[in-house]
Amino acid sequence: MSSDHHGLEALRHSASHILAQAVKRLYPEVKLGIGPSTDTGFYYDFDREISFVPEDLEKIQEEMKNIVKENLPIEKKEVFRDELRKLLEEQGETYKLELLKEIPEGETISLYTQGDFSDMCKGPHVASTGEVRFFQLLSLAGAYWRGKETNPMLQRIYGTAFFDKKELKQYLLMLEEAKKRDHRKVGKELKIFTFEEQVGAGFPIWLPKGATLLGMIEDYDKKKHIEAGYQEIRTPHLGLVDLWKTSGHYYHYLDTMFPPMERDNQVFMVKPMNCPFHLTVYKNELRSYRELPIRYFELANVYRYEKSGVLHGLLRVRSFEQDDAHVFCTPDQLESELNNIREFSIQLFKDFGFTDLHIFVSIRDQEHIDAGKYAGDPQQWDHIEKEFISIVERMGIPYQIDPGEAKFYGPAIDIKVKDALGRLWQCTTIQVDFNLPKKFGLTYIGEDGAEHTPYMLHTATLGSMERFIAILLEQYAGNFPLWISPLQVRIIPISDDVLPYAREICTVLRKQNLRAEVDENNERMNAKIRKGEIEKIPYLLVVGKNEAESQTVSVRKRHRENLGSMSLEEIMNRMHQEIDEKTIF
RNA sequence: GCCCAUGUAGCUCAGUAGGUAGAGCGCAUCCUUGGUAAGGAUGAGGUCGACAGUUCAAAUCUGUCCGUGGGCUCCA
Repeated sequence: MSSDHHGLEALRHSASHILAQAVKRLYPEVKLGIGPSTDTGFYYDFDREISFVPEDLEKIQEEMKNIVKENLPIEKKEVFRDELRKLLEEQGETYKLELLKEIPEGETISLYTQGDFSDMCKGPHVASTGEVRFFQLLSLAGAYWRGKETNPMLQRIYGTAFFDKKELKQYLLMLEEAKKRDHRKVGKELKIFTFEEQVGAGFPIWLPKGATLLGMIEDYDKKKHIEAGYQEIRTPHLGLVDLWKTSGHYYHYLDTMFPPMERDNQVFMVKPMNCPFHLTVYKNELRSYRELPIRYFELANVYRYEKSGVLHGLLRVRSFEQDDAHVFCTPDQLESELNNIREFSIQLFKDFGFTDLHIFVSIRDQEHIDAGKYAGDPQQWDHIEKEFISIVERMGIPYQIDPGEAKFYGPAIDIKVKDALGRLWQCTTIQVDFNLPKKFGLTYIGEDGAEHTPYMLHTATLGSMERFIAILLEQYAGNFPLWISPLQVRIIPISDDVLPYAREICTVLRKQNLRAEVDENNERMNAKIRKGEIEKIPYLLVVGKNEAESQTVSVRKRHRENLGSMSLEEIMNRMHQEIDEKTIF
């Protein structure tokens, strides 16, 4: 038994066949879709009049266990097309027949059989059902047949399987842990953000704690951009519709833009992105090659009409803030600018505690070319893509190609960060654009005295603030590093007589730019400490008569760490150091 | 947008043979002034997501819409 990736794939693929077999045994009327393995497990799609319910999943899982116990050999057989067609017709497997039709003539067709069940399949599989010992069905969902919106909706059953019990258990534990630190849950508990039905789906509201957190991130992000040579600009939330027609967004993304507004014969739209505005800023003056690269930066709210079904906490919203930047440069500067941005991103994420970054290069693919997704001259595309990839090659870092993921105006580098649970989140995007500058008539005067069109780079480093905060919440489960904690320290007076002392300390801390407050509730100290821990406040300063007399504080660090008593100055120094060093704890 | 599930006090949730609602936390008031994860008592909060329909009677049944969740499709 091998536990390499390929082996795991076969194991999971076999698990999906066992799932289908179990479903067929229990519900013979069900028609089969497809059932592949995935990165994290497997699924199988079924067509059945009645919807599966969670209790069905238990029954199916039990039947799967039986099939495993029966230890049926999984046998591969090459079959003739006509023979298989006849069989599938008899069984009424219309979806399988559709697949069969698409297999080119002359290609061998294989059938995998295990006991009373056969499935047309390329494989590979494990040798017998008995090998699939550690599996778990996980969830039920709808899925379009062959992933096409216009096709019927099938019922998908998800599961996972591993070679060893420990790995399965670990995976299930990870899922549980992910649920526990779900940003929607933690964000509510810590009063970071909320959504209100009255306001509308997909419009996040930052509560005071969240606004503080957001503010810290914004300030830092802005400071770093300015250090890196960006100039901050500010642009309106609305613009004339022609702006979007010129950019082409109107034609590519009308469905995801909020509808136009008309007044006095003029049509306005709410911005779904900032690029056109930044292009106009560039155009505001005549540019020389000596000025380039020009780097504009804006913390800007944008609005996109995302379909109702895709909204998901802070990860997918209809109103969000981007740390959006655009770099205008000469073709010669492309490589160094790409490198700058990449390094900038790595640095910024490191400060927030993310060190494992993965690079993805998005280029065109035939399917999307045929669908007319990409704007501009195909030859220029070929040229840019080639250059783009060679630049990434020269960066000397591992990367993956994402075919079909290029933007309509050019190829892109996307940087994904890996979080504490090993999950990848897309954050930074760097997009090369050789289309919009032309469309907007951007030029610079070159060394030769002639007009040239600059390249444009679109980049968002943290991406969307909403999304980034969601990722931070999940990464730290709300236990933020001190420097971004909305509330950094709470003072806990033991009795009312020390309230004046507690307030005095609070004033000092606040004057030192520390986010502090006093818990003045009529509660026992124990209850206040419990509350402070639940709220995940980094530092609790307990003060009673002893502290008031000796002008000290008793310091308790988040997670039960009693650091004993120290002077106010001592704890402030300690906190300032942690803030400066962005310590993670 | 599509399939399925779901929506009861600020929060987490009970409440099935339809008969106008409960708990814990939180909140308020009072008592208590306490050394590192919950001191006690009393009390105020809900037209049971919205709107229609069935019924003598709807939180409970039906429909539509809205929100939320798991996915699919999508993500400039």
